[in-house]
Amino acid sequence: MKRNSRLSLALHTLSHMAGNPEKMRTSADIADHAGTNPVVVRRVLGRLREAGLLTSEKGHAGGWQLARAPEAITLADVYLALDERLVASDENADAPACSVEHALHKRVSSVLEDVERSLVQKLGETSISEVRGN
Amino acid sequence: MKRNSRLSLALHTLSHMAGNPEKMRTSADIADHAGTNPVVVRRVLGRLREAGLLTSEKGHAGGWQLARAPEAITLADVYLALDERLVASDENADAPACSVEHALHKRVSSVLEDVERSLVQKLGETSISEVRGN
DNA sequence: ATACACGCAACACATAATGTTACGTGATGC
DNA sequence: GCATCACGTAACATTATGTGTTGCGTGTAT
Repeated sequence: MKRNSRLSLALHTLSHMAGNPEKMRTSADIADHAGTNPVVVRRVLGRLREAGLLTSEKGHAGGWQLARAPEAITLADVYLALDERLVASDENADAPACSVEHALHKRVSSVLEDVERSLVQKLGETSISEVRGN
Repeated sequence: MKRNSRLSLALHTLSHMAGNPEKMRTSADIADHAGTNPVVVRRVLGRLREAGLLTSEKGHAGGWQLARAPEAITLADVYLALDERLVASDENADAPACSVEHALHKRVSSVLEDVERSLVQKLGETSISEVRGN
């Protein structure tokens, strides 16, 4: 796979699960579908579980399930769960000495934050069930 | 610096230049302000020149200048010049064998493309002179 | 008790971004 | 003409990040 594959993997998996929310799926099955490794799947899906989008069960009949109705899971939920922060960045960069530069830095960060918010809002308009085509 | 610093560096530099468009700036000066290396600056600014946002002059009194009025350069111009493609991704991933998966894959890509377009549109609403505060 | 599936740590590997050095080319000023 | 300055570019090291893989522990159902 390549860069930004976490969001892609999460979206594919959730959309797929939306087609049959009752079914319990193992990370091995999901990994096969996605062409990757069960551990990678658990890593990504673990974040979604922390965000309350998925539940996981150990043991014999264990696996993964949606934590709520697919209509109630938006792309923004997924994006935020993965904590990617696509456009906003370098908030922790060392502050420039020059005060003019410092002010400019804050302006740039502010604009990027605004763009990020806009992105999240756009993502919030679509649910994973819509992605699937329902 | 850290990841995604190209967009940040480009935005800072252009916004700074917008404050005095006539002034010729060397990559060494810019690198000092940005806390990076002249070669890195030339790499990033080279892309902006290819996109027609900047001009560069070699030689004794050489350096960088805006190619047009700062009001006429939007964040979308900068973003597209850098060819980053933040949200849309893995268009070149190997197509899944299962036809259902293939259809889902196209749906996901389509949604992400839509989000990307929305992002560019949002970026197009702000010019670099607005970032600076004019 | 056994099999199964997640949780997690540790490590190797690949890729990309960035920092750095070096050298070539073009333009200016003497 | 020559020295100087600044960009253009290649080459390489360094770092960061993501991904793949193995191994082992823990919990659960049969």
